Amino acid sequence: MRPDRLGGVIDPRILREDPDRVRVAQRRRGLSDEVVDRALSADSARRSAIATYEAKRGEQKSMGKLVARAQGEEKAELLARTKALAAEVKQAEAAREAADAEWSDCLLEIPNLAAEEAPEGGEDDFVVLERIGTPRDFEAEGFAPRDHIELGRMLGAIDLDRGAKVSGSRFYFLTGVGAELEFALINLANETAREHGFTQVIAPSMVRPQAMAGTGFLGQAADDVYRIEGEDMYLVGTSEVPMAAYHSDEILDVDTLPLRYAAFSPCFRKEAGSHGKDTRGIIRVHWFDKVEMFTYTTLEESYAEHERLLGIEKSFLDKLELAYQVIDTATGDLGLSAIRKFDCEAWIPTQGKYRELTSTSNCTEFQTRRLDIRGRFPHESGSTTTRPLATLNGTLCAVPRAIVAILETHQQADGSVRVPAALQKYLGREVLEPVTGSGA
RNA sequence: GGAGGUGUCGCCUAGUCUGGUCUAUGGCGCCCGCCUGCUAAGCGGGUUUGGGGCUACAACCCCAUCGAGGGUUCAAAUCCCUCCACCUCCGCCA
Repeated sequence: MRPDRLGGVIDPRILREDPDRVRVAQRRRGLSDEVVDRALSADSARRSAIATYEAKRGEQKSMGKLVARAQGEEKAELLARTKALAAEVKQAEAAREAADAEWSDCLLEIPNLAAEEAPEGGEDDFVVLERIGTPRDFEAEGFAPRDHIELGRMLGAIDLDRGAKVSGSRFYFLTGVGAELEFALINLANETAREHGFTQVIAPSMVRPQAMAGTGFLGQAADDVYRIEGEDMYLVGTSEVPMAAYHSDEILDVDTLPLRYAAFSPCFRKEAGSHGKDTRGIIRVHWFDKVEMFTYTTLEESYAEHERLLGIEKSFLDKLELAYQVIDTATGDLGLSAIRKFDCEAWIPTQGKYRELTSTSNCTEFQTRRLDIRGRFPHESGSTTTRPLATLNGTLCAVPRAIVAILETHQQADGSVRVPAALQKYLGREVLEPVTGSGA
C-alpha cells in the first residue's frame, strides 16, 4: 500500500485516454461528472510538477558528487551553490506532492465504473433476472404463518429479550436449536465451499484503517463502521475486508490464479441510517456471523467468476429449499467498488416479499489498486509485466437471515419446523420441535 | 505491560560504528547466449518495484525505492525521532 499510489482507484489510463467513458459512468450512477475535468487538469499539473522536481533533483545529485571530490576554496564555493539548490529542490518537491495529492483526491472521488449491463437508476430500479421455487401458499394450507420471532421463541432458538438486556437493540442470543442451526449452516456452507475448490479461512474481524480504506468502506459507508476507541482499529462489517487486504502489497503469479477463499467471520454493522427499518427480529442486527466467498483473478476472468459465485449462492439457497429471486442491482445502489452486483432474495412469508440473503459483487481492479495487489503476467518478449488483479466477493451464508428464511419457510401448523434435507446430517434431526415450558 | 535484538532489489548476505566513486556487495535461484551427441559442468551477460520523459504501452534516459513516515545535512542504507512487523527474555492470560 504505497502512499504515492493510494490514488489508484480506477485505471488512470482510462481517465486520460477515454474521459467520456468516465463521464458517462458518473452520470449513470447519478453523480456529477465535473470531477473528470478536475482530474484531467490535476494530472497535467502533476506531470509538469514531476518534471520540474526531477530536473532539480538530478542537478542536485550530480552537484553532490562534485562536492564530495572538491577541496578547500573550491568546495566552499560549491557548497554555497548546492545550498541554494537544496532549497529549490525542497520547494519543487513540495509542489510535486501538492499536485500529486490533488490528483489522488480526484481519483478517490470516482467510484468504479458501473458495468454497461447494470440497470441504471436507484435502489428500486433493479431488474429481476429469475425466480426460483414457489413461495408457499399458507392460505391454501389452512394456517397463518408465524414470523421468525415467534417461531424462534417457541423453539427456544432465538432470545431477543435477553439480547437487548445484555447488549441492546439489534442483538440476540441464539440458543439450543438456534445455536445448532448456526453451526449446521456454517458446516453446510463450508461443505459447499469445499465442493467448489475454495480454501477455507477464519479471518480476523478487527483490521487497521488501511484495510478498511482499501476496500472502500471508509468512503460513503464510513458511518456504518464500528471503530475501536483509542486503537485506530475497526470492526469489519464483512470478511471481504480482511480477505481483500490478505494479499495486499503482493505480486501474485498468474498461474496460481484464481485464488478462491471462503472466509468465516463475525460481522459488525452500526446500521446507521436504517432507524425504524427491520427493528424487530434478526433480519438487521449489529452483529452476525457469515461465510463469505472471495476470489482473486484476472480482469478478463472476473466476469465469468462473477457468474460462478452467483451460481454457488443459488446452489446454497437450493440446498436450504428456499424460494428466491435473483436481481441485478441498479447503478445507484452499487457500492463504491463494484461494477455490478447480483443479490439473491429469499421469500419471507410473513413479510410477503423477497429479502436479500446473499449478494455478489465484481470489484474488478478497484480494491487491488488501492491495496497494491498485482499479478505477474508473461509478456510476448519473454519478460513479464505486472497488472492489478480483480477481486470478487459473494455471500455464501449470512447466518441470521438464513435462519429467518428457514424458520418461516419450513414451519408447520404446530410451530415445528421441517429441517431441509441438506442440513439434517449436521443437525441430527428432521424436525425442530417447540420446547415446552420455555424459560422465556 | 517491561527489557533487549532484528528488518537491505525472489531467498541468503556485505555495507550502518567512522554520511560522499554505494551507480547497494557476494552467493543461490531464475532467464538469455556461447560451448556441447543430449544433460550437467564451465564461460559471458541479465535479473526489485513504481513513476516521469521520449515513444511502437519496444529500446533508451531520468527520478524515487535499503520495513513505513518524518527530521538533520550541500549530501542519508548509514545520524536523530515516531510508528509497524518479527525474534529472545520477564510479567499476565484463554
